[in-house]
Amino acid sequence: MLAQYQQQTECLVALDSIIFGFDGLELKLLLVNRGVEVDKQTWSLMGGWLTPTESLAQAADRILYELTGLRDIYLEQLHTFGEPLRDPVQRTVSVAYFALVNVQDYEQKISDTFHANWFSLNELPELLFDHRDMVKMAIKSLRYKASQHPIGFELLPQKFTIPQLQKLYEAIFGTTIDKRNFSRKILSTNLLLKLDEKHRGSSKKGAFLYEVNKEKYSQQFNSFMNFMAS
Amino acid sequence: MLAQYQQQTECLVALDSIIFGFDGLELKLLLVNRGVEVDKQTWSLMGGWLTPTESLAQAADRILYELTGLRDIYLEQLHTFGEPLRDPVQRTVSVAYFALVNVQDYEQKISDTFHANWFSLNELPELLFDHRDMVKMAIKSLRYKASQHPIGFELLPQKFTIPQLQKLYEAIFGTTIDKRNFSRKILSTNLLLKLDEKHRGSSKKGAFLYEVNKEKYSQQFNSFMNFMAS
DNA sequence: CCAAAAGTGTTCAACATACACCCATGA
DNA sequence: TCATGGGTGTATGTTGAACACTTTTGG
Repeated sequence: MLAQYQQQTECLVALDSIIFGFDGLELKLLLVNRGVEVDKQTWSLMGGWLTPTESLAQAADRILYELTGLRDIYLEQLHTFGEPLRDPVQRTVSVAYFALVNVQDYEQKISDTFHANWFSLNELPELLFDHRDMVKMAIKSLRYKASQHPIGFELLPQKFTIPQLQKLYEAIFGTTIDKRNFSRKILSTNLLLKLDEKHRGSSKKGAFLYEVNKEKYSQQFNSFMNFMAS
Repeated sequence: MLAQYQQQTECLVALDSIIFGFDGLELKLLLVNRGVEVDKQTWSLMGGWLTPTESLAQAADRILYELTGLRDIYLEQLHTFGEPLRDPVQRTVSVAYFALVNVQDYEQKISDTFHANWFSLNELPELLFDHRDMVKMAIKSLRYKASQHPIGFELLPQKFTIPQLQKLYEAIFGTTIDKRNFSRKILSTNLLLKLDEKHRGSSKKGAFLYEVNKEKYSQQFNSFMNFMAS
């Protein structure tokens, strides 16, 4: 070990993932109650420690999988939090990631197998450490991104209706949107494929179902979400 | 120390700052040759280690000051890099920050006192570790931000002309811009105060000097750069 | 008087917004 | 038949892009 390195203080590196979901009405946040020594009462983001051989993204993926069984979720790096006292037990730097998932796809699995639960954004319990700051930042980032690009199909079932998609956007922004303008704008992207089926249940008339044009979408999604990578 | 913490591997946390400058023609990058043991030949971003009592942003500020004498520069967090082998000597996670400064304000001081130098973005030397990836990402982020907001007055002298500002934007994007559209757009922000002086030297006619409307600008700048904070 | 850079206005297309009516159906 | 949510079109203002000529002045 070289001298310059030896003198340095090491510290723990954690990863915390903010997982957003949508149940058709509200934006939800996935939290775990791990009953760890630190604080048995408060809930926590999907967090864990970096191990010696994995990258940050790999660690975030692994931790999310261990805590919830969720796999192959696209996690995006949000921000790194490093206030000296953010973790009162030991100096820890935490790299926060965030992702969008479809609540329906995972609800059962998560609640049955793990101590994880979906919480409405308006009714969050007390959160560990600075996790509330992380959530705040993630919401801002989500809104910002959603305002610029058609992000957010991940939050819906594979087949969904335009009114459902509109409700999602309204939940993200906490506003109402004119349905004529919304459908025109979203359809003008040509990212949606209209199906022949209708979804009944939310109305008597029923609403046409759509699917995402996967190739086009992932192209655009990547070029936006990763505008800094590559 | 609690059991859950004890088992965890610690690792070094570094900070690396990407400092952009502009000399009137080209975008420049500030690099140091610290002649450290790791590699005496290659140049490096403004990097150093996190110490136990400081936050990430404080550490980035301190390191920049120690290496260049620059103070009170607004550093924005860019991304955290943590590939297991990015630093071959020891596992290190690096939090990258970036900033814009005006080359003229600092050129002397930096070169005289420190082993730091400005490099044209097109003629970068070999860089330490994954610093080139960091620079690439910072450029993308800079372009993205500049495309959305009037960022970048930091890169110019306090008094500057519209043509100078245009050259800066052209350097950031590597394109040419129509001067009529450019001046209309930039003036429509009402962020510039026209002075009665003219700057001669770049032309016989001379171009009017402008100043930034500081209050308005810092308002807008903060609400954009920190769209995730607060 | 001429070369070189500064400064300025108009037109057109694309896009965002505001707004109101008919449709299909289950109860 | 009626209440509920689904679906569509038009008019208006705003914004970004393309484009060319006149002004100033040092040499």
